[in-house]
Amino acid sequence: MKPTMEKIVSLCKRRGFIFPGSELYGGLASTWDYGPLGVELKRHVKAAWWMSLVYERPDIEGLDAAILMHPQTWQASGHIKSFFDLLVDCKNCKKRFKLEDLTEAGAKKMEQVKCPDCGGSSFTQERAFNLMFKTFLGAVEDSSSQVYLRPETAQGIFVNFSNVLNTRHKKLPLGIAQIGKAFRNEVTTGNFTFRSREFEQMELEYFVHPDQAPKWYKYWVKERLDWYIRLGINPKNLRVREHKKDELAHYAKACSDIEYNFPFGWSELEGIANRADFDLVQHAQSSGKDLSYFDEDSKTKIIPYIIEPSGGVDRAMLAFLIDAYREEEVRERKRVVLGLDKLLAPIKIAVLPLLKNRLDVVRLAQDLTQQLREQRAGSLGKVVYDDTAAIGRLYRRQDEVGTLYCVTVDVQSLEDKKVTVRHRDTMLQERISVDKLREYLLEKLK
RNA sequence: GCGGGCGUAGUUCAGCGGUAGAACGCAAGCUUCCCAAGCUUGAUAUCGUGGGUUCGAUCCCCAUCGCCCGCUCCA
Repeated sequence: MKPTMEKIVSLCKRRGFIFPGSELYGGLASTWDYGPLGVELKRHVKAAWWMSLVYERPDIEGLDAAILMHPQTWQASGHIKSFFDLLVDCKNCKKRFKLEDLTEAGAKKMEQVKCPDCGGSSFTQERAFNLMFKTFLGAVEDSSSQVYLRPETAQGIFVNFSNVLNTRHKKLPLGIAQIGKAFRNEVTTGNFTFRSREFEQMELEYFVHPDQAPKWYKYWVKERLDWYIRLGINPKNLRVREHKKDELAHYAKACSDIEYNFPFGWSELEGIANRADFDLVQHAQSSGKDLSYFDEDSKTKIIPYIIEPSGGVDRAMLAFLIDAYREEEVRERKRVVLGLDKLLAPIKIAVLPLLKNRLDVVRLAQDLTQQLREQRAGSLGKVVYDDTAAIGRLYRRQDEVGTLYCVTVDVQSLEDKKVTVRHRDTMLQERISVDKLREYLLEKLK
């Protein structure tokens, strides 16, 4: 059963996953701050992505390009054109239209245009909508140094294609992966972190021989879908939706969205696009540099095609959160559990004393916590300690944030140097020797 | 940006033209060897912000900011 967004938002605030941005000053529209647990979860999402692409494969390299790019980039990419629109609203039915769509469709002059939706003829004054954030390079606000915050991370990869090809891989197919922030002045934001103006993307640009583009396109759609499933999303809540011709972005030849069944409906997590040679051709023309690749098999120069799986980090994290949320009945009481995958859980280990009024037990638990923290190799992540409530409540708290293992120290532990390890999902317990605890946990978390 | 709804403790909400309460949560203590146990005590809200009306505003009016739902756009 799916939780409501309200429950998720509330849990995020209450437990330190996500806070409203600039809350102290009344908030700043659709900005969100990731709290102590949120930042762990988000880092784990990114790490899982990076691991599955950059570390586990021979054909993909990583990159971290600058957010600020040469203004010509956006001219070449088509963003200056496609991210800038003059929009008008129909005063009758309140629908919004691009000015160019209305004037193309009918009369030359605005006075003669009828609303395609309701037939009304009264429109608001046109307004300029620029989806790209402008800023200035250098302290002097002069238009000659105006730059944009990147609206997508992809362009940083395209302009570095030759650099990576020359310094690392020399053969196609070559993938370049990047995780980073992007900024868009969206007309409408909302649904919690689902759509905001500052967001983080995980983008892979996969450069292939043009003949093989359709094959790789299909491959990546399936591969990316599997990734979400491997990390615990219920396949029933995932679907692939192929874009129709008329909804394709200006750069795409084909595009499929991986959608998740959010509480607010099916919405996009990630798009896999066949960008063809659009980007490299554009940048080659714009820069005057040769961005072709010499294909040894055919002994000819080709412009590689690009298959682009582009995912939203914030969206993926939100989907993982929602999909992991469940409420259970345990002894006629409610138990909230975040059943996050072990790769994703923000906290993997919590150490708890069974009794907080036994100083010797408390001390042993604290010492054990610190020991685990200092044994860095094969990281257990952030190990937390809590002794501020009765054991039942401590377990519930950890369940609610998805902590995988609770290590409980009791009076017996003082004697036999063994502790109880309790698993989040099964609630089953095992007695483990303190000496073997770290190995035991690392084995479990593998 | 437009239309509609809404902003009251950490959370979810109640309330009233005479400056606020509940539940859960949180904190301290006692108790309890293992799943939100019990008892005691306690803290926390300039009622989103700024103006106006009024003898007096959390409540009425205006503006603004923010959230949610549509239009639109997309990772």
